[in-house]
Amino acid sequence: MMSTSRYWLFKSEPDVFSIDDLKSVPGGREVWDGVRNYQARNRLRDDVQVGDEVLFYHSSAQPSGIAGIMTVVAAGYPDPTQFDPNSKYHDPKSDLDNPRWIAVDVSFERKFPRLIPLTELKSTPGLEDMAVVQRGQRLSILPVTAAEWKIVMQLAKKKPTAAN
DNA sequence: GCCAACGTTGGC
DNA sequence: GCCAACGTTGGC
Repeated sequence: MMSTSRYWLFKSEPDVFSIDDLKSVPGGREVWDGVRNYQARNRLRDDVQVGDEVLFYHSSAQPSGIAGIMTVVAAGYPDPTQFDPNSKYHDPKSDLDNPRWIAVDVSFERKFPRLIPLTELKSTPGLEDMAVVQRGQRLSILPVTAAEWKIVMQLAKKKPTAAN
């Protein structure tokens, strides 16, 4: 069985698509498309399952960090944007009969009362090995362990401090 | 804007 | 298959 994590972290630049954008979509449900890295694609194709829970991470933001939670509501299927010439994710080398890129559907769960900044994740005991804090980790689809998930849920409840 | 850390491409 | 050049991600 390829099945691994039940928890994930998906990155998105909030200038492009933020957790507030997801929340305001009718039904709170959206296609998670535009993933154009083979390792990340493989995870979407092979490992991400309906019902998996996902941390919504804001990247290239001030500050970057975890903004809330969404749920996977459709497992991997061909990313429609790869065949759309008007999409910035269009891939002319992808073949309809053998699609190269994969999307999943996600549903808004909740927004945290505060954003948990990357700096805080890095300094939190128990998150030392979390994929998103690793140096040079650039994949937009990252696994999260059950233990890490639990710690992040605790952090989400904490009051913001001056450091945030 | 800088730059580290990749990933991809293409010449050979 | 090697590897240099180039492109991208993303924190700072």
